Amino acid sequence: MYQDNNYKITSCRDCKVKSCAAAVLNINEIDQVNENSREAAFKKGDIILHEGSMTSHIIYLKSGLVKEFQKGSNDKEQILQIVKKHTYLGLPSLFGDRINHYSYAALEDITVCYIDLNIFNRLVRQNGNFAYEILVSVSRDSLNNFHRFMNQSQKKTYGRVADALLYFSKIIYESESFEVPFSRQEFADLIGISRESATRVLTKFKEEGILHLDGRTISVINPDLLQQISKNG
Amino acid sequence: MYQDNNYKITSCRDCKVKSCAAAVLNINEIDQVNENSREAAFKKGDIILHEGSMTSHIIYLKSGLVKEFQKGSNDKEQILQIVKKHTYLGLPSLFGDRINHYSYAALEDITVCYIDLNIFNRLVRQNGNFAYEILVSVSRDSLNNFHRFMNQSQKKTYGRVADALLYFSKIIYESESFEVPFSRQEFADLIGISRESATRVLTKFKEEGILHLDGRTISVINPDLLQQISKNG
DNA sequence: GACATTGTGTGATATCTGTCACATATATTT
DNA sequence: AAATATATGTGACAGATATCACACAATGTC
Repeated sequence: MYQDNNYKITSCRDCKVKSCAAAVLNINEIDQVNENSREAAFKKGDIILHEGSMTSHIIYLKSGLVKEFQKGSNDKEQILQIVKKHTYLGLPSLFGDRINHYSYAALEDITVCYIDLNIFNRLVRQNGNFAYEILVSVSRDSLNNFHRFMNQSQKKTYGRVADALLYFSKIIYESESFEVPFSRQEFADLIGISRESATRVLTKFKEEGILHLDGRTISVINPDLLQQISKNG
Repeated sequence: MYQDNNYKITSCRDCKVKSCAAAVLNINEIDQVNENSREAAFKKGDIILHEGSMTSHIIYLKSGLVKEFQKGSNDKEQILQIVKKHTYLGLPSLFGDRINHYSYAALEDITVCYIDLNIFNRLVRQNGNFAYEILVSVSRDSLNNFHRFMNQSQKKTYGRVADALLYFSKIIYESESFEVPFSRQEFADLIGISRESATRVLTKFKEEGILHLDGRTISVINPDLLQQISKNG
C-alpha cells in the first residue's frame, strides 16, 4: 500500500526528538544532517531493511516498534530483538563490513529518518560527544546480543518463555498487561522454540496462575515467579 | 604464583604494538596515556577480570590468548570467545553500566596494559579517529555475540562442534592443526553442550576421517565437510 | 614407583522438545 | 452469512541430548 506522502522532507532543526543526534550536535552540524537526510513512514508489516543489503544510509527510528530478525540457513526466522523508538538501526554493520546483517520490519506504523552515511561518519570523527553517544548505543546492542546468547545457551524452554514475557513486560511495554505484537509462531521465533512448545508453555503458565491469556493479550500476574523460572533455566 | 616483576612500568612511546591506540594518537596524547597506564604480566590460568567487578581501567591485551567467559546462574561456565592479542577487553561494559559482565582468564602467559578509564574516555571524545577505532572494535564484538547467538539458536550439536573447530582452525590459529587450549569440559562449555556429547561428536568426526585426534591436538583433514556440517546445523 | 587426583571415553537411560496430525477457533473474502 | 484461509490448541510419537554410572588413561604428588 504505497502512499504519496511516504517520503516527506522535514527539517532536523524542528525535530522534536531531542534524544537523537540533535542533543549533542551544534546548529551547524544539525544543518549538515538536515541537508542529507529525509524522513519516511512505513506501514505495519513493511520491511525497512533486508539482510544482506549494502548500507548507504543510517536509519534512525523516530517512532514505533520494529523487529530485528534474520532468516537462518534453514529458512527459519530468528527474531533478535524488538527495537524501540529513538534508536539507530544496524549500527554494528556500519562499522564493520557495511553489509546489513539483519532485516527490519515494522511492527506498527512507524517513522524513520535516513541519514547519509558519509555525513554520519564525519560527525563521529568530528564530534566526540556524538561518537560517545554512538558508542553507548553499540555497546548496548552488544550486551543485548550477549544476553540473548546466554539465554539461548543456558536456558530451557520454560526459562526462555519466562524471559521473553519479562522482556515485554519490563522493557518493551513497561506494564504487566500488554498485547504481544506477534503471532504464536513469531513469539516462538523470538525465543527459538517451536510454535507448539510456545503454546504449551503459555497455557501451562496460565494454568499455574502466573498469567492471564486472552488472545494476544497477556497479563502477568506473578512476575516474581517468572523471574525465578527465568533464572533457574 | 605471584612474582615481583608482575607489574613493571614501561613507556607507551616505546611500545611496539602499533595497532593499539598509538596508531591514531599524537605524541601528546600518547604521553597522557603513558602517565596513566601500566603493563602487567599474567601466568597461564590467572584470572584477569572477574565478572561483576567495577571497571576502573581499560585493559588492552598486548600478547597471548585470553578466554572470555561467564558463570551462569546454575554455575555452569559459558565461554563467550577466545580473545586474541591487540584487543581491548570488556569495552561494551565500559560504555554501559561500567560493571564488567564477563570474566577473563589467561589461556597462556600474557601481557596486558591497564589504561586509566578517564583518560580513555577523554581520548574518545577528543580524537575522532580513536573513537572510530573503538567503535569498530565494539561493533565487531556485537556481531560476534550475534553470531554466537545464531549458532546456539539454530544449530544442533554436530553443527556447533564443527563451527568451533573451524573457529579454532581459521580464526584463532590459522592452521589446520592446533592444540586446543581447553579440557574437553571447557571445549564443551565453549559451545554449550555436555562434556560427553563433545567427546562423542569428536570421536565420530575422527571415525569419519574428518579430523585426527591426539589428546588435545586436533588436525582438521576435511575442512570443507566441516563447513557443510556447520552450515546445515 | 606407588598413590591420589583429575581428565576422558562409552554404554544405558530418562527427559525434553520438535514434528506430525488433526480439531477447533479466528480472521478474511466473497 | 457462507465459504475459505489462517491461526491456535492439543495429543501421540520419535529423535536428540543431558545425565548417570563406571572403566580407563593421564597427570601430579609424595
